[in-house]
Amino acid sequence: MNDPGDVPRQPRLTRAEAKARTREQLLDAATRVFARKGYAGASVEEIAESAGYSIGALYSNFASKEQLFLELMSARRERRVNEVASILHAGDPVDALVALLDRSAERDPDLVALRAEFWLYAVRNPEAMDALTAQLRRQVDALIGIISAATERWGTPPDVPAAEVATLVLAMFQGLVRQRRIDPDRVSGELFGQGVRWLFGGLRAASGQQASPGPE
Amino acid sequence: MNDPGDVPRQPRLTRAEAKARTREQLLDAATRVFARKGYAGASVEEIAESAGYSIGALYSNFASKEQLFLELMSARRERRVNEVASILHAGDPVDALVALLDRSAERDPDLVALRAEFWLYAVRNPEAMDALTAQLRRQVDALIGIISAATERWGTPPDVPAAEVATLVLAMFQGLVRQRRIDPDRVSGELFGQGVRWLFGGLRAASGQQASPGPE
DNA sequence: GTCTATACGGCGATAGAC
DNA sequence: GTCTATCGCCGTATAGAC
Repeated sequence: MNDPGDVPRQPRLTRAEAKARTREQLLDAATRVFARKGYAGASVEEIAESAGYSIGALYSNFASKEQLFLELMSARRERRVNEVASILHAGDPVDALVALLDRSAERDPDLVALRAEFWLYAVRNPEAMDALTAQLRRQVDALIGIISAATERWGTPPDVPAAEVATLVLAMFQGLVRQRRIDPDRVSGELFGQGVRWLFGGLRAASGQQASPGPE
Repeated sequence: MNDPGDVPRQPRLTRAEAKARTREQLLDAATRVFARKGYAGASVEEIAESAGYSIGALYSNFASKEQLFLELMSARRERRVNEVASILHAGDPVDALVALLDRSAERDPDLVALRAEFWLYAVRNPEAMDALTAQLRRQVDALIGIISAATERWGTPPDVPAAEVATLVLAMFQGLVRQRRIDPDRVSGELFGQGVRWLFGGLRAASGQQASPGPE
């Protein structure tokens, strides 16, 4: 009726879809290059080439190197979560906690470097700090949920502020991840679990209650 | 006898001393600039100017920007330590521990950024990792001394490996320092002390021994 | 020993062809 | 929408004057 000739009615990708796909590929490439070279050390040329495009394509999708970096750092946060519920149904809550954080660290080895890079960027460019604060709070909130569920099941009374415990657990984890890159032999894979167990043990003791020690 | 005329016998600074002084000033300036701009983002021009010298003076004292950075990172580690003994004579060992680490973090706000910068550099340039490993081990060893002294006095039996505890304490501290830059309101100054106390409490509980709970 | 001047390359960003 | 070509700037590092 409305389209004579051999023009395909449904191209595989519309122009908008093609552009969105290019954007995604550029973001993926930028993730790798920024992680490997750092924000200042990375060049837009290497990012574009690594994605299989030209510099012009990059600038047609992002206003500047800085905006590409910022978009990347706020886009990536959406990628995980929601495996929390399933992991909690397992046995030892501490094991579940360890597994959760370990998984997020191992999923992409570059992610730790990228996080350090963004921390430095935000420290030096305070206008970007809000985004990082939001990410941290999201992480801590997720841990609060897990930890309060775990302590409830475990018998630790709820008079210990879960937010503080979550902050401590996250700090310990992040510190260990960085130390492991420096001295792998002295940071065993089980040390984090050990630390969490000790911390929770101290929690129960401080609460003046002798609950069941839980499985171990 | 050996020097006629008006040549000063003892110039305030010999040439070697003057050069050493210039080196020190350049290293100090480099510390500030690298911390503020990052390794890749810092320029040798800004470093030289910040020290009150020219680019030529910088290259007369250091072979390259990279060598300046590496020398800086291995030179700075010598600057503290040796206040450990005095601090241990105080009352609560945990308070002493907290004070020790807090002091090293507050002495120079730039130091935390510089550490992150060096961590990233070493991750990306493995030939520099050895220096970082040595620094970390030094830190952990110092903590082992303090912690074993504290636990002995406190009644925790020595069957818990002090190295693991020291690693955990340091990880928790470093994680909290970084989190505090992101969200100061949720990382109080006392949280680290609280965490250490909980951790030690769990240690005592895990040792199957009910020692005196210590002061608090 | 330090400074000034400069060589040389690489970078971010833009313009115009297709 | 993407590519090629290029502009303009700033970077590291060097050479030679003083």
